[in-house]
Amino acid sequence: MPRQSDAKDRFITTAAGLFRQRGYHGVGLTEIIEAAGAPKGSFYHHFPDGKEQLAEQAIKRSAKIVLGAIEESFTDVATVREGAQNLADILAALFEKSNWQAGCPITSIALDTTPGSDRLQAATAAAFDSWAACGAAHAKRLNYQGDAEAFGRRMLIALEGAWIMARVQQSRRPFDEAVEMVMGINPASAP
Amino acid sequence: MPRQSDAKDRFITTAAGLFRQRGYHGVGLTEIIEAAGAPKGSFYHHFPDGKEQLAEQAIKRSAKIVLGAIEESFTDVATVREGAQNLADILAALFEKSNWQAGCPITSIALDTTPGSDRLQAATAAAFDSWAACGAAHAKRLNYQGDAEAFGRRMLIALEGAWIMARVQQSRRPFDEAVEMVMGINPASAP
Amino acid sequence: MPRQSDAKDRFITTAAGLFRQRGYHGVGLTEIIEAAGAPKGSFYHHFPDGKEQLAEQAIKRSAKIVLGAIEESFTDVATVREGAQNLADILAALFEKSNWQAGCPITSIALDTTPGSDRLQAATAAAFDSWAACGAAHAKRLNYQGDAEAFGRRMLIALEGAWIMARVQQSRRPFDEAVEMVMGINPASAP
Amino acid sequence: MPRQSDAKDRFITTAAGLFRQRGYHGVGLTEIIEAAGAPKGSFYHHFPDGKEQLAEQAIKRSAKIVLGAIEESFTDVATVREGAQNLADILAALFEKSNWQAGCPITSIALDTTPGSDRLQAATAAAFDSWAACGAAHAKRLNYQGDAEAFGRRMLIALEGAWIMARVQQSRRPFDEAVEMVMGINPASAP
DNA sequence: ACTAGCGGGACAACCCGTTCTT
DNA sequence: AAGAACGGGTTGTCCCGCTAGT
Repeated sequence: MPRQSDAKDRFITTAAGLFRQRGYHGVGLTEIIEAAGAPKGSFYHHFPDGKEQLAEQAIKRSAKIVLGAIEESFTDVATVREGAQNLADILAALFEKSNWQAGCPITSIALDTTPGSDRLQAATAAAFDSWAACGAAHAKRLNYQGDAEAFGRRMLIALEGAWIMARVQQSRRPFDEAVEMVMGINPASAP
Repeated sequence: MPRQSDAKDRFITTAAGLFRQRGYHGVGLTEIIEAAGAPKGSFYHHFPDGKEQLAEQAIKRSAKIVLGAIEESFTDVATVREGAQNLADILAALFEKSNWQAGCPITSIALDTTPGSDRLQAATAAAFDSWAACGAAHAKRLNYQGDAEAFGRRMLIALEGAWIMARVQQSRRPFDEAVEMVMGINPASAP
Repeated sequence: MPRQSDAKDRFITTAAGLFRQRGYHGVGLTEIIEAAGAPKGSFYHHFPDGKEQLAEQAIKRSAKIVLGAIEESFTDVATVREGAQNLADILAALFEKSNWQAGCPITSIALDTTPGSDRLQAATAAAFDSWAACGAAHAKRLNYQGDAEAFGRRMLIALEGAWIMARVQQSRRPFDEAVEMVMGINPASAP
Repeated sequence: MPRQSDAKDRFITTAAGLFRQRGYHGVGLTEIIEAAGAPKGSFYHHFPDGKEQLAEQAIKRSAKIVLGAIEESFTDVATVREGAQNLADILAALFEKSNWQAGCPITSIALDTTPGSDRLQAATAAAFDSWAACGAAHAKRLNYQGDAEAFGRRMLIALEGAWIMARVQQSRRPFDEAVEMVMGINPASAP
């Protein structure tokens, strides 16, 4: 099995962690390489397209992790609200544990590079899409009364907004308000 | 009359415009100074504390402008929904006109610098607070059925989320979905 | 009496104190102006030729002060050795009190600017000459057995060397060794 | 074979030459890099600690060269005076050939940075110590009548003083006067 | 005469992401 | 895989004019 090298993996993980704290331009390759404990010369062996490629991989990696959190949140729940609340709890807890430094791993890269890098914009869009679709699928499964796709998109909007406000206010309240907002919609009356 | 010098003003405006496109670390002072058409030596006369001070001013400037948009949106309206929709329209139109480059002028700085710079975090928090408070005041004035303060915060969360999604998807739909979400709440049933 | 302005005076004194610690190029005008507590706009009024002119004045001021110390050292003494020892004591005490920061006020400027600035080189040379001449005059007055002029020059060489070594070693011993060396010469046998 | 790269070597040599002329703060990295004919980007590869580290290396390099001159001066001589005179001749000749620009390579850095940089102060002190010790060793070997250590220190003081006076006066006479002074001591009568 | 504000451009030290060479 | 090297970039400070006003 073509398992990818440890070094490359560490690059991606480290980069994802740093980008989410200070943005794409706020973190230098040198810092990433040092933090990853990898030899400098090997970086361009693993990532011939440089920093942008690394960020792309970091986005994909982060996207998968969050997707897993969504899946987990909506597993073994009876209602959509329960799932949304679970998700908010997971994200808020992680965020708080990082001292409000580790916000949305995608947004921090996106705001620095979208538009400007087609490659990163595509990765970003794909990540968001996958999250919304996952939310939508679970909503459908749980017989959400209304447009399940729209629900997925709304949840995404609300949680992204909450991620930002939570960072600035250093508080988890925005996450709870986001859930309230998403679930406050009366599906029957939605257009 | 203590009118602020043209050069200083141009610095702030230019910086605000560039930061919102590529983030705090994505824009160099050199570029800002050149775009402002000013010599470098005069920059540190106006901003002895450097880039951070400039960003702080840019945040305050942007905060005021958005605050004006909120006020405008909620003036001469009969319902809160009307105001929220007006605001979303204004932001979406501006965003689209900039080719989806000019997102939230605060967030793009905040994600690069919060936490890490107390000064910028404080400015960011103050900006967000002023927006939420303005929304809340108008909700109260328009006899919003429910917690007006919470409404202000929810609107903020939703619009910030929309600003991000709109950028990535290059579409104004997230703004409309945000309005739907904020107004979908049945105030009577809110906790 | 055309007494010179307080501000100009403070400029010179402050500059002399800073130059002797970190050299001519190691101290910026901004720092000098701030430390002098003088208005910034007034600097080029007092010193139209800029930093170089200020340094020239600082050299002259410092030269006069040291000259006074030499005079004082050789007043009311019976032997040349006594005078040289007095002088070494004064300089060493001052140096020590400054935490070995305030070395020879002339040398620190000279090594940064000689050759390169005719103006400062001339001021430096004049300062050293005046010190040597003063020592020579006193040697003559005290019936020094040998070339009084050469004695003045030797004392200068020895003390300058001591000033450097004392700074690096943070010790007053070089001054005592310098005196020993200067006085160790058997005047009768000197060429 | 762990030969040091040419570029790094040229950096050090060039820096040593420029520092001795205009002091540590009087020479910019840009100038050094250009004069060394080296690419700008490679500087911080060789000297990750920047200018200070470069200066430290320059001090060590210069210290070794002068140490070699001392050794050479005291080799194959019959008396201490002969050695001291040889050394003075070498230093004076070099100095004159440089148009009185290249004084003591250590002092010009020391006066700009001592105290203030522990690292450079340490390097400076070590350099001076090695010179004095070398002089002392040769004095002992040549059966100097008196304290050989003190002789080494006195010679150092005298030559440092001479280096300064020679620069300002653009004359080699101070070197000869320094030798006279050092050797004028009657060892038998020294304390 | 003196001071203050505001440029003004060159340069300071330092670090960027990338490529070369082996 | 990887250390060395590469230019162009970063923020920030240099010393110095210029224009007004007191």
